[in-house]
Amino acid sequence: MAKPNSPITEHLAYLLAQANREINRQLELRLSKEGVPVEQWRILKVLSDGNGHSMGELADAVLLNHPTLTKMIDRMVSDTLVYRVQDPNDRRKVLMFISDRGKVLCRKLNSLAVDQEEHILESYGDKSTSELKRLLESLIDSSN
Amino acid sequence: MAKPNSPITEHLAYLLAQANREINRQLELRLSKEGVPVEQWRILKVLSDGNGHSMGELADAVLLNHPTLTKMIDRMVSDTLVYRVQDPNDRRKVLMFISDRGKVLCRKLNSLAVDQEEHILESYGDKSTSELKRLLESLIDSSN
DNA sequence: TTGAAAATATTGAATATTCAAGAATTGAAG
DNA sequence: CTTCAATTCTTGAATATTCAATATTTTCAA
Repeated sequence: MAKPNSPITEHLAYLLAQANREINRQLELRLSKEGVPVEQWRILKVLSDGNGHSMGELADAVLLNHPTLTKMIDRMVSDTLVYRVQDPNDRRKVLMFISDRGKVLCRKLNSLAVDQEEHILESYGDKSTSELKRLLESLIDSSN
Repeated sequence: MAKPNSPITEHLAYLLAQANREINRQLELRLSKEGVPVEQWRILKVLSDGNGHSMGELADAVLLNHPTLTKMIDRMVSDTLVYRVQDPNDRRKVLMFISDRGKVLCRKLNSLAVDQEEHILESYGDKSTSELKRLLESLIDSSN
């Protein structure tokens, strides 16, 4: 298995990249109805618990590195979707919160995202989907 | 399943992005020993069948869009890893070939990549790995 | 208590990617 | 045969991402 000359399509890293690209493309397409990139939806979704989340926490959760997140948050602050508050307990930190406008948008985005998941369930099957999710979670766990 | 308020970590799109990021990061780390980005390894690997591949074909195979590929190929041509030949049968097309230097590099990269796959097999298990690959292939199929 | 090291976030320059437009060639309808 | 639309690749400008350096605050050892 995974011999030096095996075609690239047999490598796990490639299959993951390919599947991710395809599913992400579909999601992008849906979210573009609201003019929002996937990363911004992730940010809103994480913040929609109403709690403050530090930039570092957020960066981990939404799979962006710090400088990229900072700049994306700048845009979202301009759009009044989120706002910054300095953490009173550790003034190095900045806590991010979702605004009311952000909440409204997040609800719309959630429904677009759920549409996609349902579409996947239809064409790919209930069983395969949950099995795939399980395996992915366990791969992520075993990689830490 | 996939209710509007489910946490982002339950979305297939997110799990795929997370797994892909992690595995890709590991692969990057290995390939950086030769100073080569993952995409260049993919390009070399596809070309290493010795046949000419058009830019469009390549772009599909290595998951890059056309302008990005063109610029990456420019760099690889400078490094004499690959070279361009105009397709005599359809002069709109450019056929890409791997050079001898490219072949040598590709062999080294293959072995680094195989190291990674073996490392995954160890920590994640033989059975899970092949099952995950199967499911990913079938997800990709069902998305077309 | 002080001072050095670590943690956190941002900035600016360098780099890479994408979008829209362009150039060249082919295909195909009239 | 000619012309117009489609295909293929590249280019340049706009945009986004990353790397390295900076500023601020906290931690902790001496």
